[in-house]
Amino acid sequence: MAARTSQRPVAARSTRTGASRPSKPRLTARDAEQPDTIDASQIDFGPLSQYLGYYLRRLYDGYRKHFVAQAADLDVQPREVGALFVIGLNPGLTPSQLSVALALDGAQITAMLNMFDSRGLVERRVSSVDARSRLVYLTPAGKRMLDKLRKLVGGFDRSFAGDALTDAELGQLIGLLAKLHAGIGD
Amino acid sequence: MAARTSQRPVAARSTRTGASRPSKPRLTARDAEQPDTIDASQIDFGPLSQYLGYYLRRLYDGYRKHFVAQAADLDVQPREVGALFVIGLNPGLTPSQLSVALALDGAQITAMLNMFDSRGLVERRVSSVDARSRLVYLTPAGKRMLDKLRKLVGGFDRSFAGDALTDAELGQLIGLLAKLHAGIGD
DNA sequence: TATTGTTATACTCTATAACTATA
DNA sequence: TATAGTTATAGAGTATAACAATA
Repeated sequence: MAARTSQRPVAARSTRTGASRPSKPRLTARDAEQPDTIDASQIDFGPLSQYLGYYLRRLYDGYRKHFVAQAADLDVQPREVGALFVIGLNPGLTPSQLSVALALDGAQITAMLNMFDSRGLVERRVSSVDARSRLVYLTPAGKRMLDKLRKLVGGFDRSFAGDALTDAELGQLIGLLAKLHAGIGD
Repeated sequence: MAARTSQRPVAARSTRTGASRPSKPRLTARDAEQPDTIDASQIDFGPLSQYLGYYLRRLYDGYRKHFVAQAADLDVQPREVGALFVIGLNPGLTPSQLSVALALDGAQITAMLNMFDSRGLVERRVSSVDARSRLVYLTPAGKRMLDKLRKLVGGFDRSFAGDALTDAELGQLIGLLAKLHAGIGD
């Protein structure tokens, strides 16, 4: 029942994993009608190649991989770099301030701080003015880590962009991204 | 044992979740020495505000949320849009070609196709020239979905950018991102 | 033996709700 | 009662290895 028009209730797709029992591929004998060979290098992306989101996803993905590969010996993820910079530059800030600054929710901040803590990179002290608050500081080891990251990350954009963009273009790109970031609520 | 210099073996961090038992926050009485109040609006981001990766992460994150909010009734994730566009524009391509085109590995492609299949959006036929291959097509329902997405996505970048960027700047940004994407291996 | 597609598994990331301790 | 931080859990995203069918 329910002809295969767009009748399907939209809320019916509760869980997206699992992707229950795909219907068996048809064993049609009439395959000869289609090109059957599409050169992977000449795939039509249509309007996709005009969309901001498409490039943001692809490029962030590539950037992350590039970063993780180069920072393998430090065992640090990209977003953790941001966290260590912010903590280092703003000693004594609270987890909730970190949460706002990095646009990560409290639970994620706690998990990240626990991980930093277990590695001896940060320290949390209880605030003297509000015992609910914690003040976050880099330990000496955390400062050394931040120094290493500063060096690593210094020429990173340049090496990621390779010869795809000139210095001027890269600067222009970062400027536009910064302007967009600043101009939207995020 | 093992003074807290950088002696810690780097490979020791096998699992990153769990973040085993954080050391209890110190109950120091000398908290009065620090500012203790950092206005969340005046956090120092230092060089972070110069890094490509920082903006790519923040902006892609915002873009994804914006998209999911607006496309809630279609129940589609951003990357699934790309997949449906590519399948629609290249009927009869194989999962491995899709994998190259979208930079997702085979397992992810299969999972996505299973999900599309269970929703009646795509169909997989076995190739007549190589029985290992599958040829992927949009069903009529898949084509209707693609039409809806085309409409939704048409003005999407513009609405995401809001008044943060002019049309010219947005075009310039997409141009630079496309150039960067094309110029690196990704 | 190599390749296509698939399944299984695990780790990371993200989001939500519930709990604690303080206020 | 409200807030800061934490814990627990589950859903998505990503990566890897192993497997079946076919070449």
